[in-house]
Amino acid sequence: MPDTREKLVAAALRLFRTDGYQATTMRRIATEAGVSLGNAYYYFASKDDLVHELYLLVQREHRELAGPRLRRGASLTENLRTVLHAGLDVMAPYQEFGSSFLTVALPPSSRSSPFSADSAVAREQAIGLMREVVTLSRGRPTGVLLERLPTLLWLVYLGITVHWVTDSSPAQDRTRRLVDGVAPIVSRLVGLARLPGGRRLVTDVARVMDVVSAAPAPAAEVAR
Amino acid sequence: MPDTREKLVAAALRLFRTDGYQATTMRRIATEAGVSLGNAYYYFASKDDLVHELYLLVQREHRELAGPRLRRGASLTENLRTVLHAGLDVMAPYQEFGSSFLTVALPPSSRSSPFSADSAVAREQAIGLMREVVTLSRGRPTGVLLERLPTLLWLVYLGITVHWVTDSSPAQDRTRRLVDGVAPIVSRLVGLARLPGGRRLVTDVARVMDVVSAAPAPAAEVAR
DNA sequence: CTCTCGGCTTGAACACGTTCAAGTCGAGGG
DNA sequence: CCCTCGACTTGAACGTGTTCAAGCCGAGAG
Repeated sequence: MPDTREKLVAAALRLFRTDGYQATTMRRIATEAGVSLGNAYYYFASKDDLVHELYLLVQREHRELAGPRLRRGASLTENLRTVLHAGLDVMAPYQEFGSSFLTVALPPSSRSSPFSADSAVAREQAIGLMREVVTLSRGRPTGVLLERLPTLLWLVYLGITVHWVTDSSPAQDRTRRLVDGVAPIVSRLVGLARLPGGRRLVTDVARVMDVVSAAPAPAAEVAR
Repeated sequence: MPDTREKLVAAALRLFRTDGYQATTMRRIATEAGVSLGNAYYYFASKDDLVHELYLLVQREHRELAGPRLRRGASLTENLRTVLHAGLDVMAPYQEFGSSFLTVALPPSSRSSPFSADSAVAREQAIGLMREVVTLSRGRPTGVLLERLPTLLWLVYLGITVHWVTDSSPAQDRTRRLVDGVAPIVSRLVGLARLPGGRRLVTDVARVMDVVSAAPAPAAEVAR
């Protein structure tokens, strides 16, 4: 017999998938889990807290789907394309729901924010997947770029996700084509970094990234 | 004596600025405007519709603040830096509120979405501001890049905005430093485009941009 | 066995965004 | 003068996310 908490998560994820974010009310989640409304709030501080569970699930599925698809020795273009398309595959069931998804994931006060402390583990794993992309591909870069590229690719993935959320084209075709276009561009940029002018560029990018990823909100200064 | 609609907008913007998004209820907006709750919904379909007015105001103020600050013959780095900082200056009063801001602006169903048809005019004006940045700066690019660069800079601005929203550092210092770092990088990338290898890059980028900015959602297929 | 204690559970209650049937009121036609 | 029409206005009502005082109940102490 499952834990109350687990029953709630199961009910929430199922309803999110089938009915979307808005139509899934806390009352329905509680009912389907066989507990009272108030009880749901004993385990989850908010509805967004339940969305955080979905965030973790999607991330895990992304790794599981993309990992085996990567090819050692393939071009960076190809492996990056693979990873990004896998991400879209995993998120596809949540596209209708997805509009409200970033809504939930973006604010710094949100536990689901990709930059929040609560997401630190998930973020590390996502960047780890990108590190796989880099190290498996041929012509891997060296030095500082090798170290920074995984995080850069993760930022690209975030950008693609933002586009996906706002993409109203059928089956999100525009985002698919965006991925096909972006992958070779990123590759070419990495190639450009080898040139003498590129060296300087790389160090500048590295410096900026230090600024951005500096200590992401030490503790709980929860905005009201 | 002002129009009812104008009174509502004035009350909403004032409350948004002073109390933030959550604390500004439709009831308070209506009361402060001296009308009934239901009446507010005669002029605005939703609370987010009122936020759209704020979006337009911020955009207008951005142009008014940044325009005079631009210097003809300055480097692209300098003018881009100027424009981005001006954007942050204008948005500063709404940072606490800003978390819920993208929440409102991002979904494709939202009128405030930067990609929505309703924002087409505002978007054109924002890109126009970036065009000023490009044409005023020395060493302006040529050909396809001259044509695409304004939109690219606008996308950079959007990225900065996303970072700003999630930035919990005091006075959003991290985002300020991000701007200082990104401006020279963009400049250097534009310079790189002159090289033989860069030509190819530019055409690829142009192709991707065609995909992304293809007909942004013809009409009303409002997601429920 | 009885009594406490604390983790867990409950449903009523609150304020919110939004909807809607009903009302007001002034302009214009008969 | 009366009547109609339609733009505008109203407040009650609905379902929502969230809070909270109160209750349940099993384990352990006496």
